[in-house]
Amino acid sequence: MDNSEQRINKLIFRLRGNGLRITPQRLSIIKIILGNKNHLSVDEIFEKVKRNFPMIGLATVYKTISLLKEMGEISEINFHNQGARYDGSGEPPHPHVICSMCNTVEDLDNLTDIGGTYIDKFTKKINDRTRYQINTYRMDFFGICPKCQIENNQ
Amino acid sequence: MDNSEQRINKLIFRLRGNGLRITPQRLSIIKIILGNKNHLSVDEIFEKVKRNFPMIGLATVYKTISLLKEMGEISEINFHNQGARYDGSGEPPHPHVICSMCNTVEDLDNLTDIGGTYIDKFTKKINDRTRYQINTYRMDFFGICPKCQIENNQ
DNA sequence: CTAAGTGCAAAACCTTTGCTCCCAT
DNA sequence: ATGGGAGCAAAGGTTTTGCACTTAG
Repeated sequence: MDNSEQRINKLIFRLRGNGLRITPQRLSIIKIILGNKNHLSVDEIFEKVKRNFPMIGLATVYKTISLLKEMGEISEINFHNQGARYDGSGEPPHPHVICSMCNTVEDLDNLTDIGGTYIDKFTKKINDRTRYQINTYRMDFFGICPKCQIENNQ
Repeated sequence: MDNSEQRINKLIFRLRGNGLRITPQRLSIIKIILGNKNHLSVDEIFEKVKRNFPMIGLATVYKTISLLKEMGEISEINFHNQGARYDGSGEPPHPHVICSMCNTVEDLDNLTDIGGTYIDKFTKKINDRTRYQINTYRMDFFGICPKCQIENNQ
């Protein structure tokens, strides 16, 4: 049983515990988002579920995403004038690198020596100085990915 | 002549240089955004311009914002399911603190000992490791501002 | 003069909502 | 059997677009 399968089982338990139902559609959406390394857009999720449930409606996808957000299972990455993307890794917030040409989103959790602990300290300092109660952050670096650099001779 | 007045004059020069015109509406929008410490929403900008130009249309505001973005004079802060806000400070990108209740956006440039140079180093490291050409970033910390904490007894 | 900009309305998106029928529990 | 969920369509909010008229240069 891999990691994501474990998470999914726990999630099913949590859902049932709250009187929520595990419909085939819902389960499919959950598996798609939690089992995916990429940061999918609503449309990409929609297209993937459609393979199993050709009749599924966008609203169902949105409702399930909403639910997963509320339960803290996924996090949202917002762009200007573009649909949101979702990170189903289940990890705490972490920096992303985003390609401005193809909109790929990559995680940066491997840079632990510069991320991780440092960001915690940073957050704490901000708490102290601004008197805000900081509870989350987003940290996204924008640029051109290697692939797009080559394709555009940059 | 204060700082923002200087910036506006330079901008007017740049615009004229590109065959673009300085209409009263455009100038008003520019002054509102560049001369404002806050991070205004499109609607706030719209309302402010209306004081001088009651007949102005939202499209004009959007078109001017678009122009200023392209010229790199302002930067955009995006939210989920909410209009964007604009930072007309003309400063390089910097971290923000955002209240999740009232959506106020505050700059964090004063925390130079933890921001500034560090972020440059961070960016450089990301360039090296990911082979991306990073050219900008966003770094936003979300939480509850002191005012909202009081108003909600938190 | 004349091309660029304005204002208006319509369109384009993304996301949410309402509602009826259906099905997981 | 019963309340939560699916699917559909309509509505909502933000941003863009098209176009005739106006105006800065």
